[in-house]
Amino acid sequence: MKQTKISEAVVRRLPIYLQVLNELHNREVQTVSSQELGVKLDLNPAQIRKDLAYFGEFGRKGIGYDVLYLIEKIRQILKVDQPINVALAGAGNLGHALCNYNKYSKDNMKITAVFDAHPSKIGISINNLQVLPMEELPRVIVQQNIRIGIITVPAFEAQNVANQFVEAGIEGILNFAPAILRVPEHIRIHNADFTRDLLSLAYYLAGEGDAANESTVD
Amino acid sequence: MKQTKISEAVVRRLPIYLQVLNELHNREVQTVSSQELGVKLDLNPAQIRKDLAYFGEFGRKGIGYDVLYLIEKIRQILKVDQPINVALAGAGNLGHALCNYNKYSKDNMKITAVFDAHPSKIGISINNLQVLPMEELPRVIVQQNIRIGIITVPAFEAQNVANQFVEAGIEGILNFAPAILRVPEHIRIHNADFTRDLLSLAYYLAGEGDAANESTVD
DNA sequence: TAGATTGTTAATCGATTAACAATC
DNA sequence: TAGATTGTTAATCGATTAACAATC
Repeated sequence: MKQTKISEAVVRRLPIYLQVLNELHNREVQTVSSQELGVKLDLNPAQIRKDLAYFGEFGRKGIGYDVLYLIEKIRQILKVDQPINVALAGAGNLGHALCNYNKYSKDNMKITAVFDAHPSKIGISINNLQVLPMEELPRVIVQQNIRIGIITVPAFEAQNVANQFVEAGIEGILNFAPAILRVPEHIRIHNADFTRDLLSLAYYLAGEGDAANESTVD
Repeated sequence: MKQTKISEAVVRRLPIYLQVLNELHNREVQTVSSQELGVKLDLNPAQIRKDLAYFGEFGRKGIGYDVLYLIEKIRQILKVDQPINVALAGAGNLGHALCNYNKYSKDNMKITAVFDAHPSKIGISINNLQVLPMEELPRVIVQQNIRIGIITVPAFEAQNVANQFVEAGIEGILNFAPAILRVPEHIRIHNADFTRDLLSLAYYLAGEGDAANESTVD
């Protein structure tokens, strides 16, 4: 038994592997080497092999990895080989957008409930899902065995919604609001606040004094 | 002159610091210590001090950091103290959502042009911005001195749009499409594909065999 | 067999943290 | 002055990469 704690960096690469593998599968590629994956992803092949090796022996020496088999295995590792119900709070444009991904999603994660606090939103239908009032949240989370919550409400309401998710027994939160949320230790929280990506992107713009030497230190 | 190459990890923390500092400033807090920031962000205070020290001496021994001054400094480092024009390709729900952030944005990054390939989208108005056809992209990028492009088109069109952005002279891309994009080395690309966050979140769910020991190795 | 490629160990590299002199 | 907190060096920890025996 390999009880080694898997690092976050490794886990965050798994979905990327899955993405390339799916592309390869769509192009009916049967087999792929860590070398080839490395080229596609700009990653060191040794790193890819090591990442996968944390979870088992999925390749064949001299041959490479069977694409479909590896897809299956990574889906198992990520636990998306089983249905995972997801709730979404905040039926704005962003909420709408995320619900649409449902249609194209090839894995078993599905948004199965949408909540909003605003009376104007309640009852409208997004992708066959009726928007429910926040009061229904605790009941529906339990009833549908929802384990992940997505937050797409404005920043000032985000902490409040997070609390309600936690209270209702959710295990993980994907937060799109530009706010720093406090949750109990056992709750996993991933931030998807795009303003962060955008700001860090700006850093790398060439300036009069570009990123490398824009320091004010002399 | 500190020519040390700043690591990506450091740069990605800067927007987070900025976020807390803005919150503190809104609450009229004048001064903050690395200790306090560390508690708020679950980061080691030494790390925060070291991150900031890469760029200069912004604090005062025995006192801490002046909130407003540090905000200014980080904005300078990230180059968001000057206006940065951003283009967005893909006027779907996600594109709409991102345009709305414009209104609340406190920094100088602004989406100033929106493009879409679909005739049904062209000409409609989002937040006072008329959606333009893709053909206009090269001209408008140059004319408005746009340096960053956001991609919110479907995955299968994403590479094509990226190529057009690069061709038009853009320096950085924020990609929301669940696709792996190839761009020249000098172009910076940040992926904001939320399906990745969601999949890696699933890994941490407690299973029958939870994340720590779900390995198939024996 | 010869060539390719895995899984894994060891070496390297880089990032985080502890510790503390300087100083407000 | 005494207490607090920075900026920075040194120590630690962890992640990436190189190298190679095993083997298809």
